Amino acid sequence: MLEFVPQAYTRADEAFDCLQTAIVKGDLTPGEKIGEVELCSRFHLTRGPLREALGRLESRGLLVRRPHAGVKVVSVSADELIELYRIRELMEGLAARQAAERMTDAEIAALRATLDTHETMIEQAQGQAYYQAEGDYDFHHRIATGSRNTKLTQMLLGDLYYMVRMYRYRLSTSSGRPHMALGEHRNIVDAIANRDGELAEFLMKRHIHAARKNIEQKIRDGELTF
Amino acid sequence: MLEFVPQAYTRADEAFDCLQTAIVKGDLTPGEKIGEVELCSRFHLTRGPLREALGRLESRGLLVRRPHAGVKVVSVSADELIELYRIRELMEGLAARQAAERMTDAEIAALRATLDTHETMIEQAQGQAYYQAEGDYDFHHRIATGSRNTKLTQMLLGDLYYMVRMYRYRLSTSSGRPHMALGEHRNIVDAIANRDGELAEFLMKRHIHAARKNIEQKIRDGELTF
DNA sequence: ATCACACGGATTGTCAACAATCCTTCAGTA
DNA sequence: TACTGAAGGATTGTTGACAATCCGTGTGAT
Repeated sequence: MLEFVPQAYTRADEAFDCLQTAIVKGDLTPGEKIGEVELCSRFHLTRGPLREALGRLESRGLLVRRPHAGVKVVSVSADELIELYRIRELMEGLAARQAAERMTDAEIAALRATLDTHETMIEQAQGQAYYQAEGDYDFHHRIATGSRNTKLTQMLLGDLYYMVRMYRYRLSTSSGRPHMALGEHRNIVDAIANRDGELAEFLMKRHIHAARKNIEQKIRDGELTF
Repeated sequence: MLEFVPQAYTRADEAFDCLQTAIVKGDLTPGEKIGEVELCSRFHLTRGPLREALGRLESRGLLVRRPHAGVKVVSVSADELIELYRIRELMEGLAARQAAERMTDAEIAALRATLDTHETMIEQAQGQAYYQAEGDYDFHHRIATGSRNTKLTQMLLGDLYYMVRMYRYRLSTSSGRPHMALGEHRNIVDAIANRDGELAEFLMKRHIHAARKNIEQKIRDGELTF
């Protein structure tokens, strides 16, 4: 029956999720030195599972750890954000190409459905924040998994997206171009539906390239502060 | 005076390194279920640090872990190896471009020096194995760090290279084209030295593309078994 | 004979105390 | 007054024991 099993959720997993969302949402500010005991009391955990979670988060680059000195959330810079988008441009381009070759029709239909949801969200004005925060993430998430490329999916979902979401919360960047982004998304889905991998890759790369240019402009205008 | 400090090596780090090299070198065969206590006695560790290391290795994709069931080394497939090279092609291309823009002259000189070392190794025939095993890794390693792109470096050194090295040991693949690879390496360094990022990217992508084609051919010929 | 279920052993997950290391503070001296 | 050094406190790293969960075996019923 292929039912989704919650897969024995351990305390360490819980700790990992808690810390991750806390970092992403900015509850833990970058550079802030944080003690293990404080984290324990804050999230109602014990130090064992917490330390295991810290290890995982460190190897994912969300926090840095100096032996016997403590842990702190990674400090972020404008340059690193730009570099991140350069990487995204390449990897998501590849993901789009392979998704066009490998996604099932059902997955493509589901992808279209999410875009419809986004559209109504945007039309209802209040949706802009939602769109930028989670809707866009959902779209890219589906394409990444649709690529059937294990390592690529792992890197996008496990590394890059958390970073991107962290920056988004930090910079409170409603990137300001939801309508345009939605149109670009639709074109990408069309290319995937037509099984045109080359075009899908091109459009995806241009999509992320545009997003990067948008951010660079905002940085120059001083709209984004770090 | 900017001295390199060995940075307080903890037991968990030790465990991480031990396990990592064991996995990479094939001492731990893929799919093999491994108990924590056995690992402890084998590497003279206690379970605490070991578990922390296991967590890190899991999030890097070198092993999989099912709660209460145990850990096992990732099983590798031919397809996944190919996918890995697709990703490398893009990311190392970017690394080469940025390295051309940002490497210091001293770093470039050092890069050339390593190539000279490789050449003498190859000429002394016995060096083929060395070249493929570590020399090639060294070359790509230097370019990755030379890119000054934090996340890119992190992903290449922390994820992809370990995977590639693991496959190499597993498949005992002296990719069989050391001379050709050395020539390609020299061309890449020349492009970097000329600060021609575009060319460096092109050459690096072609270099890795060729390596992938070489592997695909061997798989077709049945020279590589999984 | 095959399947279902339960029990026991073994393994993993968790906890709290102990040891090792670092950072801060506070003298003391130039 | 500024700097060096050491001692104390606090925090992290580690350990071994305890609890929770899973896998294999064996028994019973269909």
